[in-house]
Amino acid sequence: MYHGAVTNFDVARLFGEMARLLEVRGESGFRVRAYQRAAQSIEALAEELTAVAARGELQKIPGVGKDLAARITEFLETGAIAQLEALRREVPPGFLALLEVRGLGPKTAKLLLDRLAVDSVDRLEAVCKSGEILAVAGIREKTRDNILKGIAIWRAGRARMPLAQARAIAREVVAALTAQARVERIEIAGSLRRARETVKDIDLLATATDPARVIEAFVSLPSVLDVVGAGGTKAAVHHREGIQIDLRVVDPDAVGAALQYFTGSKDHNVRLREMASRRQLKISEYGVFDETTGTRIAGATEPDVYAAVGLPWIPPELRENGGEIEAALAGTLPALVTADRIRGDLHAHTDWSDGHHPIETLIEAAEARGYEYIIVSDHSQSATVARGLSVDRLREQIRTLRALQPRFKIRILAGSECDVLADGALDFPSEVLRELDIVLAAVHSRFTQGRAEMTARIVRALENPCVQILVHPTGRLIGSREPYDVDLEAVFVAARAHGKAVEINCSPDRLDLKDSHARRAAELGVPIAISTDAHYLANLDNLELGVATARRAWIGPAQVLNTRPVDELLAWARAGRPAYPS
DNA sequence: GCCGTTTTCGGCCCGACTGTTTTCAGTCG
Repeated sequence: MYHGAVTNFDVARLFGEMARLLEVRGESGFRVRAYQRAAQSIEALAEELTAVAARGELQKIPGVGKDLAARITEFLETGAIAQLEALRREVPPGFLALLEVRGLGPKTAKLLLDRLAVDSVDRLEAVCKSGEILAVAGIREKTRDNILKGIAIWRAGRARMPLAQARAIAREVVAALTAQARVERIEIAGSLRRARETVKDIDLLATATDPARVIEAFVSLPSVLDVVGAGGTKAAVHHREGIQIDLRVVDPDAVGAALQYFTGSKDHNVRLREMASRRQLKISEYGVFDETTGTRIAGATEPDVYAAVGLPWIPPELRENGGEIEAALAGTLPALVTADRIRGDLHAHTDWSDGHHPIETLIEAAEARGYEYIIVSDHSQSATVARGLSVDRLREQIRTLRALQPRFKIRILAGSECDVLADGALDFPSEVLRELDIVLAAVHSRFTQGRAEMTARIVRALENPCVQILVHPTGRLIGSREPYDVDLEAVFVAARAHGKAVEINCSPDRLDLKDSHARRAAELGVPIAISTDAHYLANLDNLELGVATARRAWIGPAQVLNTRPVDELLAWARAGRPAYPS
């Protein structure tokens, strides 16, 4: 049987596979798109499919109609989809991996399967190298070389790049292009602008009087490994850090339309085009046009493009076809949190445990950022690898913090990132925890507990009156560790019931909670702490990643714990905690 | 396969680049 926590992901993946199989089979592209669209909308779903199914509301999911709802039900009940099993039998196992090779699409892959029995990437490479592939109609040397390149990239790494790394690369390239070419304006678009947690490639958009010169400068950058393609207005390259970068140069009159177009998401844009079409308008990357007269009515700015179809401007982080179009139509788009609303960091380490700076250095850095408060939250005694503090060391640290306070304007709060033990008990006794201003609860051990056990463990920690914030609630490490198996819905419900907050941890490899989970928590009324978990001073800059995640989760400033002034924060913390019995 | 301010049938987003072609299909975003 399947874990509830991964069911949405499983169904999305299986629908995606069905889409590819149908495409190889030569089915209607619209049918293929229907599966893809449903897959994406299920993956973005904040709630678990089992819960939606229990309410009989599967068909309320965008892109899910009668047939796909039946497939989901079938999967939930039996753990399999018969139609998918049948489709799989039509092609050799491993064949679908061919479609992951850039430059090779479903048509050619099927052709190669039929003609040369190409059923794997290895076999594909073999027929390319032997030259057999040249016997297939429509494939000459260039196509073969292109496929070989695609295979090399496929092998080099299929993983998507984390947001933080891609963002850094994009900013570097933008700076280099600005310095070297006469670029009027250059913008980051694509999934990077939408702040997805990982990205497949980097999309850049520039305006310039001499596009050819910008393209030339771009493909000549020292960080460029090789050029995928280059024309008069667009080029694509492989960056040495292992990601593709696409650049488009557009006319200044059309930069708004182009930015809108290349920011995506694809599904968001499809919705927009459909709306335009109903108004006898046509949207392309060149502008908004009257379908009958061909007159151009918008394009210079993004807000103009949205206005042309009767919508207010929609923040990029929301453009996932996750309800933002409906909200925009209804005038209920949320005012999203911004980094400048954050008044303090709620999670940071010092060299008392596994941080790398003395307390004073951390405090000075936080004060220099203009924060109103900073929590020092080192590890607790069980976290031996992180040199967790003993009860005595913790008390010594609290005394140290109190003694330091008069020297600083920033409010110094004493905290602890306290381990949640295997049974849900906390790693320090309550009488010690009560001496702290804020207590963070964290799971750092026994990740392999079963779903019921892990859920009960975390819920018990949330029931503890000494705890205020559950940090990195799923324990995942992007690209290296799966989240532990936990019923997050039950965790959020418990957090709300007991007046606790949950964290969006800003560490680039965590981003935990992730966007869809944070959206659900906030929807349930659970306050969200956006905190860096800084171990180095530079980590304080990771705040923007957490803010971006919160924005993707539709979160406004009022839902964020650390937009509150310090007195309000402390009053909230004390409210859930009964006074220490005498 | 989905979906509805013209619709329960007949639509479904749009364009650039590449390689292979004498006019276009495949792939990608």
